[in-house]
Amino acid sequence: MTKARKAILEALKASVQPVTAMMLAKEPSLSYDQATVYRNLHYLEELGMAQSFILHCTEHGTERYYSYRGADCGIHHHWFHCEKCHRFIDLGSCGYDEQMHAWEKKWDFTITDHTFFLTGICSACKA
Amino acid sequence: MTKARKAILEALKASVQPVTAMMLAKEPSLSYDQATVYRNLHYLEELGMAQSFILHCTEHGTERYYSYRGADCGIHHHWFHCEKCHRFIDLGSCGYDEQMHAWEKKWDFTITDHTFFLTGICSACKA
DNA sequence: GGAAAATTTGCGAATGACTTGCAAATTTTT
DNA sequence: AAAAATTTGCAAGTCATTCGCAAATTTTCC
Ligand SMILES: [Mn+2]
Ligand SMILES: [Mn+2]
Ligand SMILES: [Zn+2]
Ligand SMILES: [Zn+2]
Repeated sequence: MTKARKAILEALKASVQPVTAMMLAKEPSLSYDQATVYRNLHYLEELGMAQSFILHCTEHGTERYYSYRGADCGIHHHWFHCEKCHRFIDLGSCGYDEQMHAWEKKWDFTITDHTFFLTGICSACKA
Repeated sequence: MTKARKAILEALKASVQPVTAMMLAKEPSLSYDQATVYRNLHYLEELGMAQSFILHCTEHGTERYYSYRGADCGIHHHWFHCEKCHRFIDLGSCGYDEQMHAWEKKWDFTITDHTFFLTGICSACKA
């Protein structure tokens, strides 16, 4: 595992919030080329150490957000995103296995992935 | 309501599957400028006559898909997308109001939107 | 350990969906 | 039907992400 790879993985692990490739690329403590960041995030996701989703927000446009998933290819999470302060709230581990199995049975398709997230205004920003 | 607007709305209504702005712009029977298509899709969504979601597929990249939502601002739907034949399967109207209300209560945030879709291989493509 | 092979990196240029400025055309208002 | 308001087409711009390629790093093999 290369130095860049390890550093990017550590940054992901350290972050409480999902982060974009750009955020990592601009992080002064990392300072790897954006192409390197993008390539390594792909790699880490393929490996199962990271998960991502694409989110569009008026202020920041359309970007892919990454979060850590552990060496044990840990739990798949879902998030709420505040459109005012742009923070994410972890909704906890995914609880849709049952529903998705039911759909697979009903339609006879095979689900390889699912995307779910919420957007709105967080408690702090309402006040 | 302008001619372009009406034509784009009709095209949306006529389509069984969610469509991208590009698909509509390239449709020979429409032949409106892409900027016009994009602008009108925004308009229709704001009006509540259309709904959209961003989906990434390896073959076609990242694009926003639109579907019709009725004059009565009809029901919000969710979809399964086949990564082989690129067809969508309508999973029916959204059944997450209850769960989302529970989350709103738990976290004290206000949900303004939610995104949910599945990707995988459809029945026909498995065979 | 050290040379050769395989992989990764940085840089700069390209891609592609989507947006925007502006003048002309259409639609709405009066 | 003229004036005011909105929308359209075109061309150029934006921005996240990707790609080609030569140099640098990491891994493999002896
Ligand atoms: Mn945001
Ligand atoms: Mn597809
Ligand atoms: Zn907030
Ligand atoms: Zn299929």
